[in-house]
Amino acid sequence: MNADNFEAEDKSAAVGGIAADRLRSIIERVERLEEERKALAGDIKDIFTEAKSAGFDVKVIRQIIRLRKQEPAEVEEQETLLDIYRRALGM
Amino acid sequence: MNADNFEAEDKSAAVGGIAADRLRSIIERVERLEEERKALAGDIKDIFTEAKSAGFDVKVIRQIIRLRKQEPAEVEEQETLLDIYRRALGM
Amino acid sequence: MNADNFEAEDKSAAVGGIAADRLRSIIERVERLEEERKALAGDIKDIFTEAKSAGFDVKVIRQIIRLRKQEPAEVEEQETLLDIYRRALGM
Amino acid sequence: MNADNFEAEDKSAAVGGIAADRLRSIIERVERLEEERKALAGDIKDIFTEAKSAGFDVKVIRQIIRLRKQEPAEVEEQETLLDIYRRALGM
DNA sequence: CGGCCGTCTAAGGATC
DNA sequence: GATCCTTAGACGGCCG
Repeated sequence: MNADNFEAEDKSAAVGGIAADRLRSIIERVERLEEERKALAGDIKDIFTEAKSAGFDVKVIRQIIRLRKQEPAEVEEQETLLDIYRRALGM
Repeated sequence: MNADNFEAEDKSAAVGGIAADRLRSIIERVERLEEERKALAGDIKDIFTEAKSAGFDVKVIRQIIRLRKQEPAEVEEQETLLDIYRRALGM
Repeated sequence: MNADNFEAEDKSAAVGGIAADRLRSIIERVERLEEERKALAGDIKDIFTEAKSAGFDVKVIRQIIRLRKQEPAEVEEQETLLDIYRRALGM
Repeated sequence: MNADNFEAEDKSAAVGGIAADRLRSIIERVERLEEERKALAGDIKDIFTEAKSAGFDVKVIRQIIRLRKQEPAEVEEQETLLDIYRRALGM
């Protein structure tokens, strides 16, 4: 950990003066946004927990959301290919 | 499986009723949150684009962020390990 | 690494006499089996690479294998539930 | 997409021909390897059962094995990091 | 039987 | 631009 910090600071220092601040700013903004992303993931998880409590099948709900996100043509294509392979296997 | 069937029938019976609204609400809330997540991902990407324009090495920045994220986790893990070893020794 | 090995040996020694050897044996046998598992995973990956080269859609092949692994009743049930939710949403 | 369509048609044309055999072969080989993998997982489980019977703490053993596995990876990562920093510094 | 853990899949990024 | 690899998310099995 000490060694890592040393390397990081060494590096920042090497970029020189103002650029080091710029780098720090970039890193902190990204970290902040990632935290927000993580928080949203938690919210989504909560909703699924609620859904499960209400008796819904979470896996199927995920499937619905996935379908709504896809182009109908995409769905069709995958299903067609699946059929073709199934026929080839005599299933 | 008995419980599942019960829930499933419960649900189909409610189509057009309150449960359908509940299902719709769940799905739409999740989709909304996923959009926000996606937007945040876009913001992060923008910052990296900016960083690159400023002459920084994006890959290096990513690695630094990754490090800063895992350092606390490693400290945590070491403590856990210590506990584990002590318990293994019957202390 | 040195410190870790020290801890591990410390631990083994502390379990006392024969038990330490027993512990070492257990660990080594598990590690050996995990290596074999990993090797098999590599073999599977190779087959998929071959499949891709032959023009097959790997994702669909995975889907086929998944289906063959499931009980037909299971597949049916999932699809039924999907239909029910779709109707509830007017899709 | 053009390539995909081409491949898909290629495949459907071959149903009942050589490609179908090829597909079947691929699937069966993968399934066979997955069975072997599953068998090894069973063997590992047996060893842990034995360990538990001998009075060992299975969770601790798992943690030790995990540690032994990730140590080399961490060394590797440190070297990678060093390279990255050196490149970032133009060395 | 609900949460936890490990594995497996799929998407995004890096590399050539 | 295609492939490879890493990473995050989803899934199933295991344990408590």
